[in-house]
Amino acid sequence: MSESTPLRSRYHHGDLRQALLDAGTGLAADGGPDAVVLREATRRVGVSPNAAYRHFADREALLGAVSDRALGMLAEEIEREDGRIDETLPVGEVARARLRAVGTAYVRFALDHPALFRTAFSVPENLETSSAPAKAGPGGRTPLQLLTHALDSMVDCGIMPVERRPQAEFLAWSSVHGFAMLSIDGPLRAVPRPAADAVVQRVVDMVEAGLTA
Amino acid sequence: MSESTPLRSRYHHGDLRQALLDAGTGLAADGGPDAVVLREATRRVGVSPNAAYRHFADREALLGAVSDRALGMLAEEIEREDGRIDETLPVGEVARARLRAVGTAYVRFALDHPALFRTAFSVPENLETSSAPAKAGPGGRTPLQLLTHALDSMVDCGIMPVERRPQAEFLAWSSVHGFAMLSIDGPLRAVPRPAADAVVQRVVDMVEAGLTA
DNA sequence: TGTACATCAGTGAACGCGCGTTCACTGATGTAC
DNA sequence: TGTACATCAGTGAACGCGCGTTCACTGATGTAC
Repeated sequence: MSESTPLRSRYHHGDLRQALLDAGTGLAADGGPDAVVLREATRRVGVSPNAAYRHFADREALLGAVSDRALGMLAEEIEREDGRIDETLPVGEVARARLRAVGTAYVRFALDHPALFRTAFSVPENLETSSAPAKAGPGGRTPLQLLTHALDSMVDCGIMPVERRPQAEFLAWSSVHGFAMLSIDGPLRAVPRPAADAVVQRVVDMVEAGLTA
Repeated sequence: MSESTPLRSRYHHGDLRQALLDAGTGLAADGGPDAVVLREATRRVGVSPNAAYRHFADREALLGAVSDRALGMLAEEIEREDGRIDETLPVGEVARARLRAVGTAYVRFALDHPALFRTAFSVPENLETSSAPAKAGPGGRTPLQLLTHALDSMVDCGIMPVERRPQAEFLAWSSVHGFAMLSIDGPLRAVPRPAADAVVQRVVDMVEAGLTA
């Protein structure tokens, strides 16, 4: 912000790509996808606007990278929740908990970081790109892959009938994603957090019931 | 488009507000909320840019009106599906069919008019504004009110336990809304229509099972 | 160890764009008498 | 039925804005010899 303190001393930045990505992520966290403005990102890093073109083809490429990173952060939130599961429980319980962890962490991330969540889903995707490594968390899995893993383990331990497995990702994902969307910008926007958390549990219950026998 | 044919002969337009709303809706249908550009709407109507300010406070007001209308169109789609229900069936079956009609028509509208659907949900809402008359279809009900009605009739005829009724709107809505979102811009984007329709049915099945006993 | 030079990463100035919005204005309309 | 006039609905020209992007350029770096 202050022009008196240069943000950078050396002529060469060192890792400008990463710095622009950080700045872009900050912009997205404050104002969503539209706030990811190339010039503003360079300004924050203390570099001339066109320097960005050494590292990103254009504004869209920067936004894409920010979106990927937001999905990675979402994956990280899920991984964290997943890590809290007591693995000594019966396998069936662990599998159930895994599914619930995905749903709970997903919505929590959306409510905690609404603009970032919106940015994560502002770039059109498809099934292949949803598994791209750039969208993974520290554990190396994307949100979709974490969900797939949870469902697979439900089938493995026998609490989910095999014939329901195909496309089950989208039944689960739809419910949780929709709830997040309605809570962020939709009619549930003004609902206080504890009430929202309670409804999330019911959404997850419904999904679990719908997928198990 | 062609400048040789004036879109309007009289100095006074007659119903410029309506005309701008029509034009804005056309823009939204093609390009989503960002495409609702005030100048372009006036251009299409054949009027000077500032004429719009007689009828809308600013660009945001126009977008809000377009969004309301899109929700009204969504309501209309639901009403239409609702009208196809065979009322001579047992009340329980009618109630079930009503809920399914809401979900099916909701997603169909989203898939048929993705940009319009996106526009409908681009303006932040809350529970009160979701029942505003401007968002209603020809039948006078907003999408939320139609859903509420369906759920109420499920309770009335006894197929849904009263204790599950509170907040049930959001369980149902979340699933269907999420599916629509994932199908439009998300990972399900490339899924062919028949496959998508099949998954919608399973989403609706899941919701129905989750709400009934 | 020193130096020439190719390569890479940045700068500075400028561009066109199309938007939303405001200003002071004029043409059309309808109502009072 | 005719006319004066207030009111409403449009016009025309202009504004500033900040963006993304391109151009020709220079400073720093590292490698070959």
